[in-house]
Amino acid sequence: MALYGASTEYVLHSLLWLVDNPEPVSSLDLAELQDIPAAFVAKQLPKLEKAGLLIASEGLRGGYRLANPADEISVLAVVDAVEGRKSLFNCQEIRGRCVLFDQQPPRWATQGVCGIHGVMLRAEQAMRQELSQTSLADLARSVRDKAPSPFFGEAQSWFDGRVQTRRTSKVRQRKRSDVS
Amino acid sequence: MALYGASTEYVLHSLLWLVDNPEPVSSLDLAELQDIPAAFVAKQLPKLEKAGLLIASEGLRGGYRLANPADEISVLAVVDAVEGRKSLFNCQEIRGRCVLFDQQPPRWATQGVCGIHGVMLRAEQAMRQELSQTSLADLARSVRDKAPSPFFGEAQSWFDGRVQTRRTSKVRQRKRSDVS
DNA sequence: CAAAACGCGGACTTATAATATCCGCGTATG
DNA sequence: CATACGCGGATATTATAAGTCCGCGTTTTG
Repeated sequence: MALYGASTEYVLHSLLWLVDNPEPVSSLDLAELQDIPAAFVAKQLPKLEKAGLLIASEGLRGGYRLANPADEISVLAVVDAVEGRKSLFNCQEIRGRCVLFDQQPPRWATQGVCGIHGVMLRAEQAMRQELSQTSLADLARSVRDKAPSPFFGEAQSWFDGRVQTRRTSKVRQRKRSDVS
Repeated sequence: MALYGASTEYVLHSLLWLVDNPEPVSSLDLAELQDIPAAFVAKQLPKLEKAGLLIASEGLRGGYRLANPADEISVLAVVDAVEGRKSLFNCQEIRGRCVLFDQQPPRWATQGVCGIHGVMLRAEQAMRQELSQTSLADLARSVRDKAPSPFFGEAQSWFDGRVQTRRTSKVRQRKRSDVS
């Protein structure tokens, strides 16, 4: 239905919380703060680490932080890391199937890029060009310009209090305590 | 996997055969000529008629022809007619879900267009701009410049002979003759 | 006028991808 | 050594795309 789906949306929103935040933030914190599916987000972030956009710290108090300054991370880089460089169009080389060629399409018919594929490639290029011109810093700025000052303090407090409140969260695993 | 799928590809290739062809061509002819699924193509073309890009003639010897000169039909118009104005991205308004808002996001958080949605909209606009700049005539020209002259005659002959050869085609319906 | 060849559109099936969850492992912290 | 992480494989659940089938009305043609 759309080229870029919920994975990308979740990830982009999550990354905005990491801008200018030197402390690692866990995927669970990011998910619960934004009320998005935790297990799903946790599955997306390793892709960003492999792409070199995030740095992960393991173990207790671990989490993610940006690998580079936010103004050096383009939306295009994020999208490609999450969705895997999706193309606008998959050419199936219909031009060579014409029955007049009888299974043996001549060279003139299949050489170069298919005209239909060509216009799609140009459109894709225009799209990627636009995505490459916006950075996480740009996005974060547009959000912060709207928010009132007290909000950032509240957000910081929420992160600080996480280690305690997680204990009472709805998402709880039962190691070997589930027996009546 | 891609924003535009096989429907669009089949349709665009089919339309190229209608450029400068005043005689109506049936969907079955278009499908068999290009070796693409006939029932599927037959399902796409009515969309183009409703969009005003094609004119259909019913009954025996019926078929489709372009409603306008090929240089007035953009690839964008075709794609929108077939796929229904797909967007690059579906914003789910994640920004309003932040738990700090406690179910009641303040106005500053949800007013205007979401920054992430915004960059996607700009990219989509750039893509559509590019698709709108290419017409069916442009595509047809790039194909014809490659093909040798005799090819067009062969194609014309194939269409002319269709009414007879269809009789022996593999795709044959059995009205009430299927009894052992 | 009846058969044939069309377009039309709904119902249906299948294939594939997107979304989401679960579980066990290794690792760092305190 | 218990806890809270990241990691990754396996699995379930939808949703969408791709493809098929069938019955109806329309138009030509013999």
